[in-house]
Amino acid sequence: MQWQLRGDRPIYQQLVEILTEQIVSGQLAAGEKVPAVRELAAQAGVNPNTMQRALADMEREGLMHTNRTSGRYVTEDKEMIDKIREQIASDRIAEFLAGMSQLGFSEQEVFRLLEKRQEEGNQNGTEK
Amino acid sequence: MQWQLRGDRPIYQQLVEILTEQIVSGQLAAGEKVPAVRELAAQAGVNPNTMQRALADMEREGLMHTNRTSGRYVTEDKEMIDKIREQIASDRIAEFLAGMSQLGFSEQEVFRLLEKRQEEGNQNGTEK
DNA sequence: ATGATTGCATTATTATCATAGTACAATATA
DNA sequence: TATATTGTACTATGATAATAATGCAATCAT
Repeated sequence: MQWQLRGDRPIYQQLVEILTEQIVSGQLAAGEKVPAVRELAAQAGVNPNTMQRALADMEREGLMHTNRTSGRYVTEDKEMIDKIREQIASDRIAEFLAGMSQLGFSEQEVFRLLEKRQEEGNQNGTEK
Repeated sequence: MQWQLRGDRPIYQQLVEILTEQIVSGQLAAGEKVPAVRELAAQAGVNPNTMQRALADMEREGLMHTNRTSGRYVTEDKEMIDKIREQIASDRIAEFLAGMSQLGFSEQEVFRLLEKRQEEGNQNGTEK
């Protein structure tokens, strides 16, 4: 897992974001067992309390549930997972375009920039 | 001016972002006088200290300079302003695509989503 | 039954952020 | 000259975040 954390936003929020992406992209499959809090915290290099807070947030969202001492599991509601995926994507697109608009780029200009990216062979750090 | 602030990120950072967008999009023109710290703080509904910090950050970037007690002015280096604009745009595009990739959308899929947006008449809250 | 693992709660400490309030030096402006 | 405005510095306070360090109840495996 990546666990690439920044210092400009609350860590627990970033953890929620990363874990949600893992679930929504299927890298953490529906119904799958989630590693223990302490384990995840160690992987991410954060305090267990911080990871615990992130996981608690995700349970409130319905993305996970916990069977007391047997551990924590990703929800099995694939429909919900996909709905959240679409929602996040939609939000990000809107936010991205709004931000570009603030910079003075029209939607058409943004579209053309991406079009250009398409034509050229674009290597960013986005493999697989 | 907009001054739409969120609670999930340091306010002074958001102020830098908003003011930079203002300059870069020409709404705060090169060489133009910037309102006083207290004035800007009142407009944005934040503490003068917070606004002061944001403005100090922007001077460090070279986007503004201050003539002691006569006030603060936007840089006149239009070339620099445009370079920063392009840089921010480039960063945002890369960040956006990387984020969408994490959600499981390929660049082509993202491109098609935007294409779809282009075809349909799209009203978001993004007017000029 | 015993020990290990699980989620979870608790307390304390440190750092950052935002605010409030005050003050001062330099300089336009009247 | 007197006044107001400018940027800037300073101290203090409260809230939030992140960490550290324990501890406990429930349950699973042995």
